[in-house]
Amino acid sequence: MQASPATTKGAATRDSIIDRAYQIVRKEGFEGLSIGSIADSVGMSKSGVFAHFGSREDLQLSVLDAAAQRFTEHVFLPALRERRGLPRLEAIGRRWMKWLRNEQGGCPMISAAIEYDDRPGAIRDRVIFYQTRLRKELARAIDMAIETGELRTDTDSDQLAFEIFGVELAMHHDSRLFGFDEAIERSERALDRLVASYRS
Amino acid sequence: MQASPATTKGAATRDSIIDRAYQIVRKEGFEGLSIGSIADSVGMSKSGVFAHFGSREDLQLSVLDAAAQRFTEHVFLPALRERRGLPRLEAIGRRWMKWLRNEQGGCPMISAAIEYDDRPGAIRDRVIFYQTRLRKELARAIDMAIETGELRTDTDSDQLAFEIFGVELAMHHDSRLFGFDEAIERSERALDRLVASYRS
DNA sequence: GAAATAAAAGAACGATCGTGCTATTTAAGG
DNA sequence: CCTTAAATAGCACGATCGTTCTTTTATTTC
Repeated sequence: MQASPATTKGAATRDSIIDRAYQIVRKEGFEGLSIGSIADSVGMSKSGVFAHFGSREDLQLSVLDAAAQRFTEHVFLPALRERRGLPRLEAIGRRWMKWLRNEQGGCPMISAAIEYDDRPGAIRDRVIFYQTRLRKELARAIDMAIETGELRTDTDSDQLAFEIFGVELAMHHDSRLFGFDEAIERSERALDRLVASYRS
Repeated sequence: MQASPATTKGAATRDSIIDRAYQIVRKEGFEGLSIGSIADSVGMSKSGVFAHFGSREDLQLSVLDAAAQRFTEHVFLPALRERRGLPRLEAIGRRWMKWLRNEQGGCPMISAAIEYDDRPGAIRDRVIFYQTRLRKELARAIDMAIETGELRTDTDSDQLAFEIFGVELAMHHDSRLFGFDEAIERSERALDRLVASYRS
């Protein structure tokens, strides 16, 4: 579930394959990801690409892992520099939006959730794992804002995490269909209103 | 863009094809919809199915139209029985959730939005058309609640429509990955809080 | 009921799919 | 440098894809 540093030649090309596959998934979704298209994209043969993964599903899982890791790196880890409480929570929300913009294609994790939410299997299982983890970390950041006294003590952190998640989903949706500028403006207002409604 | 009553034999089977295609799209998404799979499902030949539509894209557009029409019938039209203002607005929100549950597979409109949000073409254009219309109708219901004095006069109806849409997206997401019961509970609370924060 | 028309089937097309198997090339270890 | 192992290519497979064309069957229309 985590990327290891590329020491050997094989691991290096494997990383580059995942990187290209990641780009394709953003535009075509996980079901649109084919071994042939990746092979063309990286200038290798189909079997050369295939040999790095036991199956297409393994490749898709690797892309999913990469998506989760990048999200953590770009959204959660930088927010840790803010002090516990509202500053950190708001940093998460804002960085999340920026992440959704910078993903010129769609967000792979959201695509995966939609594509596999009713297809039992390894992919769906891992999507649930990552989504559960994300929601827990979000709730933890909220709990800290309760501890600092910035949010009301009767705040249901899972509920607020759910509501924040909804804003981010709407942000993703609108920015891709109606344009980024309007979407981020609405999303920021929505988040501000949301946090304000829980303020102590 | 609308379904006509089936007078001739051909139109009747065409409707049944769309109905089956609709079921498939809920489970497999629009990209997972193949003419062969529909043919098997309705017990026809591939070419027999194909003859009813000039192309796969035309078939996909027909399914999209069907989805929009069913949504209108199940969510918006029944809500018109409630009096203008908050009752109607809340009826829309609650029926929307029930709609998301009854769609045992995913909601085709949400699937289409994710699958085609960065693939220019007829499908994306029509998705944008329907999403724009939905958001406008939602904003209109909100405007009525402002006129009745139930919501504050400085309420930005487009903003609230965006926020409600986010709750419904989160509802769709959570109910499919984490289970319906918890999702609808959170969604109802979220909607209540949202409306309350705009109350006059 | 015959003639005209619509609906469905059948077969074939080039393309692409994921995957296995066998060579060949390239990098790593001593 | 030589040997061994890893990485990649090449080829073939059965299956499925959307689409076109031709033929057969079913449904209207008079």
